[in-house]
Amino acid sequence: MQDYDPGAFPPFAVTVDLAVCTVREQRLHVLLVRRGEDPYQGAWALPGGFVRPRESAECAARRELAEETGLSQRTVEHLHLEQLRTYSDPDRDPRMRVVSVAYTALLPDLPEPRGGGDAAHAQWMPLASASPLAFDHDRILADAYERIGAKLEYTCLATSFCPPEFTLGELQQVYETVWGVELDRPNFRRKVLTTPGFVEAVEGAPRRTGGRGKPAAIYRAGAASALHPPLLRPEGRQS
Amino acid sequence: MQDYDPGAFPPFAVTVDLAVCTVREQRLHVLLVRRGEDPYQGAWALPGGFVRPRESAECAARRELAEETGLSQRTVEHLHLEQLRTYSDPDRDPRMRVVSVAYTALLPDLPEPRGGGDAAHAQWMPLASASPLAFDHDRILADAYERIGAKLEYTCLATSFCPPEFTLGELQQVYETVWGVELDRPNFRRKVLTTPGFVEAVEGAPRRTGGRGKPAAIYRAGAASALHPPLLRPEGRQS
DNA sequence: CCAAAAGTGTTAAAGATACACCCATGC
DNA sequence: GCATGGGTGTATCTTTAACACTTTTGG
Repeated sequence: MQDYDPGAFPPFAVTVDLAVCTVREQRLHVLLVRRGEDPYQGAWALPGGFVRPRESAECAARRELAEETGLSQRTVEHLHLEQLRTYSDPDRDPRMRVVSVAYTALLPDLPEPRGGGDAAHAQWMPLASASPLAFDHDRILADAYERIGAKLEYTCLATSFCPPEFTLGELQQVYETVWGVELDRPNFRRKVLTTPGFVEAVEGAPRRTGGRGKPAAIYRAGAASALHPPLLRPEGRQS
Repeated sequence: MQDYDPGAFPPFAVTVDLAVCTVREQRLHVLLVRRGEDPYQGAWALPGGFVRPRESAECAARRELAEETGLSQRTVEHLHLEQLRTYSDPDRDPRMRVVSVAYTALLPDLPEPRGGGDAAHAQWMPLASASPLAFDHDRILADAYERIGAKLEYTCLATSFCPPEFTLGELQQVYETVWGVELDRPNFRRKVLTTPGFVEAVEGAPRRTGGRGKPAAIYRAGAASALHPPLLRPEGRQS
């Protein structure tokens, strides 16, 4: 910051990229858009775009998400966005120097995005079928996946993947899907219920989950954001 | 990324800021530089500077660190730098739009930085006496402190605060200083020694720590980077 | 001898794991 | 009835936490 001269620095473009994930049909999905222009025309990419002169990166992320994917204004406004990291390799965009701030968001399984404009090209894609993506988006997505898996261990983030009211079975499926392991139901249940503030019971009629089986009690996300002690995955690996 | 027009976007400046921390005299210290120019002339700030056209943010961080603080080339090259987050509030710099990528680094207690150029103004400052800093650096530093505390729980990062060879007492002091708590020595010892790859014993003569007491065995950082299971702080709080 | 810091051992509580088993529903 | 998923109980093992005690140094 010592040597300051506005004219001396070539223009950097600053963009945001979003790894928006959900759990559908027992698999982790990510929201992608198809690129309409070069470079990478026709390729799938993470939604994102340029940060405007008077907005923060997080504001830009919400705006782009609404514009490009047709998610409702309400959804986008209340969404929990987490900054993942910033990608600044000089050659990550062939056109010019672009520094991109990546964000991660977790959503419950929503209806297929529809809507006008850019949104026409947005859709959910299973993570396994997502690559190759445009630019360095494979890398960003891989980082997002790793971060999400790690965060499930020591935060209440898993409830972000669930609708406002959910069953413990649904919550457990989030863990199993993201981690790719099976968990013991009784133990999972105990763990979740004894962690203060993780979930809170919703009074009223229990709900049928699938067609079969006993109706399950329903819960809401609790007030806590961190899990103490953490819920570690069976075979512990970590960043 | 859809609507691309290089001329349509005003120039963003991209900078890096570094929260370089060490443990000295039982307190966490941060490396600061005194600003020589407006804005915030005379105020203390985190070291940092502009990213050049053909370098990544991480390269810029290492370069600026060497330039501004007089740390040796070797130190800077081998340093573990971790990206903290990116700060992009439109008004964070009064001069123009500056987006800054912040990094955190952990060092063993080194001699006071000295050296030519900008480095003349660099010095270690206890975290408690650091504020107020220039720009939004108080915020960055607070985020760095929180991140470091959290990372000690589930990574081997604490060894970065220690010299290449260290005693378990020194390692324990890192935890106690950063977390601001006292830990039970026998339990700490067991935990560290039973975590594979956290530390490895160095054969040879034990070392006197202070003047008094039994000489302590010496250890080196091990190959592991993550701690499983984690070493949780007594009163669990987390981001 | 005493103080100080390293290192060992022991015990009790808390948490994780692996099950067996019962309950309520659709078919 | 039976398959399916929800929910409860329990025995066992591992990890943590608290603390008593021994060892080796300097003064």
